[in-house]
Amino acid sequence: MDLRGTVTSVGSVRTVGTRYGDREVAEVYVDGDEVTLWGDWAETAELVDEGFDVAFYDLDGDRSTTADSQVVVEPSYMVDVTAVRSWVQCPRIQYLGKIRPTPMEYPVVKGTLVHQVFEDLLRGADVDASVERRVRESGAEVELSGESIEDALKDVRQHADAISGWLNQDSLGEDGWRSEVTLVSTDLGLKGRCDALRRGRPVELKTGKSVGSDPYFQDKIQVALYALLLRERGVYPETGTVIYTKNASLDRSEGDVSPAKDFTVGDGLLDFALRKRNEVAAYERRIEVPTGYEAEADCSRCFERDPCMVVAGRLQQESKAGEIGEAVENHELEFFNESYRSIEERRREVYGEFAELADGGRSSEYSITDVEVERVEEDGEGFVLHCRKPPDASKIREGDVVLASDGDPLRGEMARVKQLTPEEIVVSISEDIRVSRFDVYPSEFGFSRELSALHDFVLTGERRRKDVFFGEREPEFRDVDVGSIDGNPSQTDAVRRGLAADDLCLIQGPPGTGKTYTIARLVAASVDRGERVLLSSYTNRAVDNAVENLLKISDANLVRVGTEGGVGDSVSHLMLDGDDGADALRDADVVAATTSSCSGRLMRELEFDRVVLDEASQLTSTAAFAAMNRAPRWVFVGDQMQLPPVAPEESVFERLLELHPDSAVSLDKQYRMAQRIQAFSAGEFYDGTVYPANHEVAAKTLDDLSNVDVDKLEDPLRDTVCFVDVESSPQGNVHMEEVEKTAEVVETLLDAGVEGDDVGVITPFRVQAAEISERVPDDVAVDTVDRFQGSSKEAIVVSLAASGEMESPVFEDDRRLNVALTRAKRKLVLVGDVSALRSRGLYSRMVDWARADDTTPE
DNA sequence: TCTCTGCCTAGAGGA
Repeated sequence: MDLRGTVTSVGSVRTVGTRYGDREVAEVYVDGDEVTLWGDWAETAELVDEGFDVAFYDLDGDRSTTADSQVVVEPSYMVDVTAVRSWVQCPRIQYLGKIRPTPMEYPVVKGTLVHQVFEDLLRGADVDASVERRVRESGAEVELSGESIEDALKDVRQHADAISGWLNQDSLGEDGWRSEVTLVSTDLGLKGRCDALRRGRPVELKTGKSVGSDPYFQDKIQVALYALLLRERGVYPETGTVIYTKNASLDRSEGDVSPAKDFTVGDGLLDFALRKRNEVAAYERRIEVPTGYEAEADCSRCFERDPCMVVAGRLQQESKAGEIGEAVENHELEFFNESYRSIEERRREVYGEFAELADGGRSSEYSITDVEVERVEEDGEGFVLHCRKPPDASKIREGDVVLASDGDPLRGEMARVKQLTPEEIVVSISEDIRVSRFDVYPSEFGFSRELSALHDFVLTGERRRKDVFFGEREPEFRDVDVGSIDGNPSQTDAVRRGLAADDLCLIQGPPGTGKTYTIARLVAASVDRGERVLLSSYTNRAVDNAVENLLKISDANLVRVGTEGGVGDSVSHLMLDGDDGADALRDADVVAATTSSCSGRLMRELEFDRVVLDEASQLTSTAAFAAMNRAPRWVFVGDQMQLPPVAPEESVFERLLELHPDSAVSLDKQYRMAQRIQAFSAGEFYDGTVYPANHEVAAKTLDDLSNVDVDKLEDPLRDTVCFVDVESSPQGNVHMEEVEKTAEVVETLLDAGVEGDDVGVITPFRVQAAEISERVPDDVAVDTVDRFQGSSKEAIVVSLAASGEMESPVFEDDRRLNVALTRAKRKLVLVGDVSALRSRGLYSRMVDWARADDTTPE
């Protein structure tokens, strides 16, 4: 029988004599029921506490473990296979691997390249061509890791020859192989990506050497865990293989130097590996830091000994290896621990999404279903599937990594979305499998990046930067001369202060005040003075936008770092290509990248004089550290009256604004909205300190656009700002009456001659946006408020989707309304249910404001 | 019943 529940009490482990000899035994109570754990499973009692979630598989009728039983601690925690691998070496290595960034060292870069070549070879690629292509593609990384391209080519070639020589002897040839298989089990709380499967048996590739007849123990554990995951799919591999590609270059006298080492994956090994997984899960549940005493690790021979001792010393941790160096300040330690905790808690939340995936009952926002593959193309990298699909309201966007499956997402393959329209989805995928649905793959990528940036900032960051961040030191400014910006003293001031800042400057830019132009002027002026600038932001869209605007006024030498899917077409020619080495990065005046990219291996090798960070009011401190670590001078651009970070934390912009209000400048002239449109926002959110830049801006109307005939608009749509009342009876977050009304308003505007491209529809809920989008022409942009932040349109229709007492948390943050009301240049139409909107003061005042010109009776 | 973007998820070195 199987059992899963919450531990209510735990007995102690003891030894009893049985007819099989002495055995360990312990009792655990789960939701009040006694479960008896025998043998090695008895250790579980020492891992768990009251409140832990535990699953038992194949117990006997008395709820005792048998030879076939498995016990899983905290199955909802999705432990990664590689985490267990390093835990087996030493629990501290697992912890260090989590908080420290991947070093830019040649062996690591080489390991990546050899894996890529291995994958190419399994697809039948030519060795020479694959080595050449992969090494050249990563030219900058190779050079930054301290190796020349020529030597790397030779080296990778040797490893590739070892693989292909061995593959050529393989009876299966290229058949019977699958590469890069994603394996996930929510029953075991385990996930991982296996390098390859050879007729259902796991194969792991290592670029090192192993002269014994057996693979290293941690490698066997890694492969055993893949075998365990395969069993969950009904595949029962009897053996596993580790390939050590460096063995090919060894002397035969050293022992067994064949590259591939097979070994048996028996029940004992699998159970052991699962218990190790449980140890990791128990530690993660408590958010504890291991000391190294948990395992019989021998510190004297450990190559991670120095970093282990340094981290322990800096963070005042106990470590088996000992501690060296000076501890960080107490407030820094506190900040580190708090941030670590917060990141780990958010990671757990993401794991909850795996459980929903397994249920298959996942809400539609996480998946696209009823997909039909229409066409399959083969390209050098794998396959491209062109699929028809019904319209959807999912979170899935172009560039995302998704699980493609024929029904059960947990048995899916990773695919990348190349194109997405309401009717079609095009993905690239390594295997041509049957596909009927796509699911969001819950990614914890960002968390490891935040942890490593946090580590760098607090543990290895410079004193002065830290003191400014923690409010221990006042930012300093020097005198600089800059040319003035015509008719805009506040922009001129922002550029001057930004350039004068030796530590920090905060530029607050309310909607439409020319943040992007100010950034361009500042970066250009900074480059003119011989500085090297990092231009960064949270989203790719904002980075691209900043780059485009900079290039309009400057001929600075700029490199855009990012991924193919992320960087927009308009600036993709600024990315490095295969012919560029590290010098292209070292010589650039400006490097532009997302904050996430800034903690990548490549960016971590670069230093700058100044970082200009856009969207800083949407970034948490830990997310911003990646960019802040790259330069001693920080210029943050944002607006604390617009949307905050999604994570429930204060933004880095707000934090520093509170600590250093004297380092802030505000932009006050807005170029976007007609006077009538900006008035409410200016009064409610900016104390009336924002003005139209000039008379033309203030007097903007829809009439000014060619082809528009305002006589075709009837009251109340004639007014620049107007309100349309609709009674609402929502189903979920879909307010259907409002959907219809909004579509009607859009149609009226289009009939009056407004171009579709000049109209935008925004609404708080994604599902509401999806419904509206189906009822308006394709060139009308429909999106959530959050996603519309940063852009604007001539005419905006807001579907407020309010009902009842407006209980939804989406209405709790008033800043969302500020964003919604400040996207329109010439016409703002609000659609909503008056009786609901009256339940909140701010919204009620908004209704009165919108109706001020309205002569029709309520 | 809320909002949501990043990223190629690779790893030598010892017994």
